[in-house]
Amino acid sequence: MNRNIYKLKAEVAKALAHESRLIMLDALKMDDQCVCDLTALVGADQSTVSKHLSILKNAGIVSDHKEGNRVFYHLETPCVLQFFDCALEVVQIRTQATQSVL
Amino acid sequence: MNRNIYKLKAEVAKALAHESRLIMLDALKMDDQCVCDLTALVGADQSTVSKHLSILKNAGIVSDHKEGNRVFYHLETPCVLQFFDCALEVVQIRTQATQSVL
DNA sequence: TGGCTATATGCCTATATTGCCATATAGGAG
DNA sequence: CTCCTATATGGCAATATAGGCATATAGCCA
Repeated sequence: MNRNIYKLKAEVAKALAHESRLIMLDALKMDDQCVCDLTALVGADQSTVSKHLSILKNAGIVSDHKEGNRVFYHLETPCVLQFFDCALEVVQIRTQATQSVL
Repeated sequence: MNRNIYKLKAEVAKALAHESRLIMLDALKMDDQCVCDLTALVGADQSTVSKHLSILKNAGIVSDHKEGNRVFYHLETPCVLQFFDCALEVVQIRTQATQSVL
């Protein structure tokens, strides 16, 4: 059992563990987006969004490239989108379990 | 865009965002495991492992049942295992990117 | 009942994450 | 060069997470 690989995978999960970052990844599913558009999308401070994006970039999930004075982010590993479906499944099962208790 | 669903999904990601919890989920892939075995596996304090398990349980990823004086945990949503593969892919791409810089 | 094992929880401290503000940096337009 | 827009970073305060110790709870066995 290689502990280090678990730690690295946990870092990827950590990068996904924020509402704003998931919103941005969902938007990047279709097309590359500039920071300005993503900022408007999540509705937080521009500096906050920039930090979220650097977290995704450091995790290896997105990459960036400049176009003029704007920076566009690109979804580098679309497989993370599979997680969205699984997370939905988890949430739905949890909801059912909660309701059965009531 | 439903913000709440992103928040719920982020909670699932957060539950996955720890080395010890990933190790335990990997072990639960094959069979249900008692807290005692999982404690030995991750090598942390029993109370720490118990807390990690309650995080996975609250997220809806695992369930538990008693057998005698032991509590066994069960992987309720095996789809989270797909995340392992994707995380590995992300890590590998990140490693390649790092190496190309050197 | 008493003692042993297994598990969960409260408490505390250390560390990490988040978010905004202020500011630095860079590119484009005039 | 100057101004404006776009983005990144440093700093700070608030909050969340993690981990161990002590302890409570529960089941089993004698």
